Amino acid sequence: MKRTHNATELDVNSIGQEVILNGWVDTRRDHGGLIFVDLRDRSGLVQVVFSPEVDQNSFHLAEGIRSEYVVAVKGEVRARPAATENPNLKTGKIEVYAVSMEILNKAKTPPFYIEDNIDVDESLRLKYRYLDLRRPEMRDNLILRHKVIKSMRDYLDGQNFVEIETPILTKSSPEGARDYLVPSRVHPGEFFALPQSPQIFKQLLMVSGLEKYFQIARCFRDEDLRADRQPEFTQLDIEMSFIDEDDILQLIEGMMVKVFKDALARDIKNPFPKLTYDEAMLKYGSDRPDLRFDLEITELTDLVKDVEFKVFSSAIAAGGVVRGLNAKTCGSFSRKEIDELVKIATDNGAKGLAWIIVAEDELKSPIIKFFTPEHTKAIIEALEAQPGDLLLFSADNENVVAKVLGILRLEIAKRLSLINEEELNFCWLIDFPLLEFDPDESRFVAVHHPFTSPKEEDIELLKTNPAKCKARAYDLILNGVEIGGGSIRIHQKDLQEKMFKTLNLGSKEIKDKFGYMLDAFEYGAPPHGGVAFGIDRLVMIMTNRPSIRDVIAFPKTQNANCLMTAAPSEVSPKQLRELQLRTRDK
RNA sequence: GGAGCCGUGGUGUAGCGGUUAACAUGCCGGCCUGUCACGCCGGAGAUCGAGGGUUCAAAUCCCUUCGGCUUCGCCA
Repeated sequence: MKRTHNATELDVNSIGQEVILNGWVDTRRDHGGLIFVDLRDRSGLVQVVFSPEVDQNSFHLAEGIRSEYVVAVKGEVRARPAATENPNLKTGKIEVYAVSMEILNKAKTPPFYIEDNIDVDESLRLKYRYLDLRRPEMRDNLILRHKVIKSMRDYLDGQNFVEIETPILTKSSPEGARDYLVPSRVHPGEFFALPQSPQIFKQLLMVSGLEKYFQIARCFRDEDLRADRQPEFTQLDIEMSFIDEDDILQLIEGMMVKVFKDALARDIKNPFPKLTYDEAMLKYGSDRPDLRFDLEITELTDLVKDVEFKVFSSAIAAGGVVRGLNAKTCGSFSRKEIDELVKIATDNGAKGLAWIIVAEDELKSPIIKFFTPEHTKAIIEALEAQPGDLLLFSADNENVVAKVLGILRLEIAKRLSLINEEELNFCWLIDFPLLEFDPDESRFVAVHHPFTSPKEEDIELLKTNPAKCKARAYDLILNGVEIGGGSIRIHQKDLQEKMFKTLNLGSKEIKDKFGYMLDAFEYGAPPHGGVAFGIDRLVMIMTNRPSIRDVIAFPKTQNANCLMTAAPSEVSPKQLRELQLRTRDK
């Protein structure tokens, strides 16, 4: 009995037709003389009625079926009797009267309910992921993901891009995340690395003259996991030649408009606003600011540089800054709530958190006694404080202050429910620094990656003041999540070599690790640039999920295990021998 | 590597030194011809994540360990 229809294809227009459905028993309601079964397939549910008056055989079979049995049902579509329609069901106006049924397979009772909004330990869902994915919301997440990717492919194909695959077995590179390594059997003692991104390959495709490349690329990074980080994840990887920043930004905005239209039927406005890195760090304390709410951070350094309060003055004397955040209406916070904010601050690297409650006719604060009335007045004015507000202050080096107040800004927004979950707020972050100093390695490291071009006018700074050098890089931020980023690349050998040297890579290492790229740049490398999107994160936002695990079919746990397959696992001595590998005793 | 939360019938919870380990749901059986969270009656199902300790007595207190989640570090 092969299906003639999907469950939800049936509606009042199908009344009178004989149809065959294939699917799973969702629920069965046995009334003794009449049995109702909700039949589920990928499309949804339809009610099947088993009546002995219609068919004795299938009625008796239906007495024995259970949840998740796989069945084929032939039956007649009828209108439901008056007052028995179910408005909650897409097919609620009709039902199928079974004239015959075949049980295609039995099923054990599943370990959790096959329905939306279940509350079970995630480890159970991951162990039985194939059952978890039967749940409509998970199925819909995967279908939405498919639509997003298809929309991207269609868009880029329409813009004359060529989809090209690059190697999964590739070369380990020194910069960036920890590599996943694959031992080479043919070359004992040598290893491939799985790509952290197809970065160099896509640039070389530009040297090859492909001009417009994209790929739905799996990337691998052996770092610790988070709700939005898996060791393998999927990027939409794009690279183009003979373009500048604006070409890419426009291309991507057009793509986002199409993707949201195709996948969610939502219209988004463009152009997206642009924010410089410096401005974002100052006002929002983050390089991925959530702009769905205001709560801007205020610079107070000049204003408070000669106050008596040691915490402020010594931070400033040490080259740091003092900034404030007006948590509007939070003056009613209890001491406990304020202490929680202080803990968040210290957990994120602050030494403490100063605060002032602005009451109707007084200021409550442990620090106010250190301020002159003039200072107090100036602070109140700078933060536009009103009675009922809570003012938070952080004093430290610039990075710590920005981070701490940025996190508190998000925390306050959460507590005050300032975030409209329906909103889609895109912005571009531009003018990133090219490099930052890594005190652990006591050298500069690339903020984006070492192939990012410095701004033309800043190239000289590479020698004199690398920290001040800006990059031709841009990130796309959606609701406070970095969903994509890219840059105009270096395409000249000399500049690329200079960049590597600024990163303190030795000549030999440069030659060993990147020699092939530098060689390529000597054979007519066009100016080029590109961008990459985190598809998992984008789909996570589109589906309103708290974790990318919910939009990946078979994700890993926080321990980087697959609970379903029990990977990773030991391998046989034979396999190790062939690879000339020996594991150390535990 | 650090911090926090969680772990009790299949599932979700309650119990927090002495209980016959409770409740809901699911499961099994019976009844039921208009349900859709079907209803009613009955039943089975737990060595309380694992190991050790304290105690006359441990699901409950302590230690260790395992697993899941969140997070800091890490993630060009």
